[in-house]
Amino acid sequence: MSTTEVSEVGAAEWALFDGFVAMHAELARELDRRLQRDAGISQADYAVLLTLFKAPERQLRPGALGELIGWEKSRVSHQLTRMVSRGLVERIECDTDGRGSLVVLTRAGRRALLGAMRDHALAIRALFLDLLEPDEKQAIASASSRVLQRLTESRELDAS
Amino acid sequence: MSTTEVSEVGAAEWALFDGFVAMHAELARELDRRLQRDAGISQADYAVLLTLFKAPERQLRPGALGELIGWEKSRVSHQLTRMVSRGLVERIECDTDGRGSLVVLTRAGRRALLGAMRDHALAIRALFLDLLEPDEKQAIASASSRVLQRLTESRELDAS
DNA sequence: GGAATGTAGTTGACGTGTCATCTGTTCTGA
DNA sequence: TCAGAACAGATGACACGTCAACTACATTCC
Repeated sequence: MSTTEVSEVGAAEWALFDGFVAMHAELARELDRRLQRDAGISQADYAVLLTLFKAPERQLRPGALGELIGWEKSRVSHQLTRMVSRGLVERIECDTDGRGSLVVLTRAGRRALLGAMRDHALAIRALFLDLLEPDEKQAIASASSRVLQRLTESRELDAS
Repeated sequence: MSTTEVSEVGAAEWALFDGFVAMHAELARELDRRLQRDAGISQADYAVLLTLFKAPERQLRPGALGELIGWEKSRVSHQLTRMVSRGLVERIECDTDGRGSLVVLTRAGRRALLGAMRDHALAIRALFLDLLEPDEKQAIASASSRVLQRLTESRELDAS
């Protein structure tokens, strides 16, 4: 019986993982689609615009931006290049550091963000938050932070 | 006080969503990195190889493959093109349908998959499954299927 | 002050994902 | 039987992400 039990436990766990991954994929796809349809921007655009909007002076160094969103520098750089070409943000010179630049929202970027925020928040509620029971929210929150913690440790271990 | 309560509840929920998204992103990145390092393939490659491997005759129509993995046809097609160029799979003619083709594993594809399976499973255990309490597993499983369900309904509604 | 070193950011190559469109086959029904 | 609809898949254009260089400014320390 132990064999059966073990493999059944195993099967349930793989199903859990697959379901979790599939759920995230579909959710992200749908949120992206709606954001694109309603406001003409992507989730990546949204993250950058929102982070800039919340920043003290509505402007950030690329490095700080990456830090806040959790992206590596080259991803930030590529994303900014695309957003500049779409007119959502601008790169300006940085007074205090000759290497760096400052990223600022354009009027169009600000408008796109404001147009997106309400719908995006509603979509996240309707497709995710409102479907969770309180204990599920608790479980997901604590599981997320534990897994994230583990990943960070594992990364630091690798780097050493 | 209700304002405070509402906004606090709101804040906790956004933190939950952000944490969940960040956790998934980091987890997927790390699994990808390890798969790439240990077996020289991506998660996308892995999904295709495994699905082919599990198929009755070790071969599938692109459409059926997409169905099983949950990908749309153009994604399948692009992925297959890349995998063919890397020698992991082959496209052969389909006898029974002049439009279609059949995808089969190459020897290299089979070897890559077998080399990847153990490490990949261990990584998923170590970075995810083993970190979850039983009740968290239960919560994530039921939440995933409920959200997925909702997304499917929403898609069908859109299509109509 | 000047060589070594670190840091901020960009770039190119490549793999991945989506949408719209196109080609060619199969099916269907008058 | 044959015109048109449905279907299987491929393709091009473009957005996104990662890794490995690379540029150029800033620091440090002799």
